[in-house]
Amino acid sequence: MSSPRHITLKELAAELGVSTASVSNAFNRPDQLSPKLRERILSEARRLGYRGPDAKARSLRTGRSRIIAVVLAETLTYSLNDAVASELLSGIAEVLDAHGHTLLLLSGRQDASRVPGSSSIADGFIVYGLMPSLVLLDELQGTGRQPLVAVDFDLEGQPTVHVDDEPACYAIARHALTTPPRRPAVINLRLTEQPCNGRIGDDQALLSAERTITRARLAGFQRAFAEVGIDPAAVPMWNIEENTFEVCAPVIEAILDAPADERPDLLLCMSDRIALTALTLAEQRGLRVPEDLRITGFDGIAEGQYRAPRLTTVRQDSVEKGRIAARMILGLSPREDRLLSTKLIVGDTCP
Amino acid sequence: MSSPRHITLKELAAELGVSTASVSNAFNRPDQLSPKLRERILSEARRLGYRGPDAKARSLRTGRSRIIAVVLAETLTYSLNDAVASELLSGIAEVLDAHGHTLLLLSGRQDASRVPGSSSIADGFIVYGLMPSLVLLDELQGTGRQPLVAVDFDLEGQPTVHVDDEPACYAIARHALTTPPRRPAVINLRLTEQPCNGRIGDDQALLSAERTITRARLAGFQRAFAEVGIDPAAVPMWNIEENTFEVCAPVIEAILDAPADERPDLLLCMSDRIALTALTLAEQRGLRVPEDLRITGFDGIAEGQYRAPRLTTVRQDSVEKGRIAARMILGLSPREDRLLSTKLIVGDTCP
DNA sequence: GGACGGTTCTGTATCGATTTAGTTAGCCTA
DNA sequence: TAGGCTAACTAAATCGATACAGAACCGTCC
Repeated sequence: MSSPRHITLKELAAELGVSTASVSNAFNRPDQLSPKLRERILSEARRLGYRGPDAKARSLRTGRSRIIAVVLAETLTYSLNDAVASELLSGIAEVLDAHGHTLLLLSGRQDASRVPGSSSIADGFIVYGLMPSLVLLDELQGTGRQPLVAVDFDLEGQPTVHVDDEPACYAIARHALTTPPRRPAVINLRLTEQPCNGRIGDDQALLSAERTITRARLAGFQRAFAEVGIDPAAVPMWNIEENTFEVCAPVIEAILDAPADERPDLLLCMSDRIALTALTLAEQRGLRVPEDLRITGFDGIAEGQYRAPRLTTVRQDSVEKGRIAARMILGLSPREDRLLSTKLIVGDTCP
Repeated sequence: MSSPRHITLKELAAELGVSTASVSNAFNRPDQLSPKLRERILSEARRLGYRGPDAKARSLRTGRSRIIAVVLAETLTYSLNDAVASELLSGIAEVLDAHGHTLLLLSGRQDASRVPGSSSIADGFIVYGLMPSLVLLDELQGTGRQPLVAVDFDLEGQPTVHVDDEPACYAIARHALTTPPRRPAVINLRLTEQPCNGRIGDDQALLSAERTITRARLAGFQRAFAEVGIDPAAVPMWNIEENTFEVCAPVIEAILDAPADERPDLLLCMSDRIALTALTLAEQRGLRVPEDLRITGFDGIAEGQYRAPRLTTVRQDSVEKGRIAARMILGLSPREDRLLSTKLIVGDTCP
């Protein structure tokens, strides 16, 4: 099949003997020309296989592409398999879709120079999670041309969408501590400055407080411990670098395989993924949950609620977070910080 | 802070007293100018806050955007929460990332006119699953300008990436039928012409065979039934429209809540999501799996393997499917049909 | 009949880069 | 010293549209 060669708006105009302006208007502003001419143009376009104005040229000329970029702190592969990130993306996609925009996925892990470069094409950026390269953030902010919204971390001078991590973690810890644990433990998610999967020793530096939600979550736990008379510093802590079964499993196995008199009987986990991994591995070892081991999570992902026993956790509405960020970036709602509230879900793993 | 006004390559060139060509070359072809001049240009660019060539203009001029669009048959919200689609996207993202491309997400559910229009910006399309609107497909193919790869369905004249659905389903059904079931049943995924969640009656039209993988899967099951002397037409079938817990649950509840002497003792499900929903609901009802009810799935998603009992299923490597499609679209491997093989996973739900 | 207002249509500058063909400068060689 | 080559740089056309200012047309009203 001989491809009928690519036709442009200009050629179509020439073919019809009208100006390019009219052809453009036929596609973009029906009110600017007579219905008769418009119909003639559109039908000739169909006949010649002209698909409408070229998006590349249009976006150059108008300055807008109807593309919003989401920059994810982790690799795309990781993010796409993470329930929380997926929910966020769902919420974003829902709003963008409804307003005729599309979604460009970028990872903060890729070559920092590429992100701002290759994507000055986007009309705006939603940045999710603290980027490993702060340079990248500077670049993104520096352009100053496209709006930017931060999700789940603070970014000077830009609006942020978060949840109330500290109070939420305080609340779930308080709930868990109403039954005094003999040996509580905390499993953090990306708390340390240097990557670490395992026990957090005294020698490990923690991330600076203002840059991450992890610190806020831990602070909530610790406030609750202090309040019931447990020295927060005495509670053993572990760290997980990546919120996946594969990474969590060995750490949790090490915890559960400790002698019974050293094994924790309460695990406060910073994500449902961690908590569910703990639950699965505990069950495999014949430990009874919650009798032998109580477990709490964070996030409220579906997987934890549609199983037995149901996970005790804090529900954060990541879909809504995405919707809000998307509306802000589209200018449908004011660009200002938003703090969403969370909800304690008392399931079966820590009644 | 007074935004220092947006600067262009041309202005930068004027500022430096060199030609725009040299500035362009400084960014794109270091070998075309002296290191000295290049350094002068780059440092001046830094000083003035010039972030490199504008992506919109560059893509117009060069005709390439380094963006690959993935068109998903379902809504983005749905696809992002579906483990199989997410895996596919992971594989695609992995390859695109490695080759400096980015990923634009489009849904075949949105206004058909918008997809080809708003995204003639993409350098290529990966289309996943049969679009509800065939018009859209025609449009996409019609452009003829950008390459297109189909995943999980056949598209005339375009390369396709699939798995061997029929043999795979034949194999798992044969495995399941080695223990003769008293009352086998099949739960299909999107098999009917008209949307339907529930029992498939004789009155319902099935999708035409060449347009969907569902028919191939069913054919595999049926071949196995026939081979062991069970009349395929006598096996009750249900249909599920959307691969989510929420949609599956009521259908499966209806199946499980039937009187014990009518309740199936073997469920062949067309996805792991369906199978896992059945498993959860069966457990809630105190049914023993596999003693009272045997269940098989399809896909091999992680969730089915990291739980007890482990799901008996067919593993298809969706990540690899994504990688292959992405390589094809980037021209890294030949544009030709690819059939991936699957693997029977004998878990605990149907030993 | 001419001024006026409104609609419809056109000519052309412009968006911000890339790229080809061509110029200039500098060096080597015979 | 002229001729030839290469390296370094530039001028200008081009990618495919949009949008402004203005031209042409048409009917109306005084």
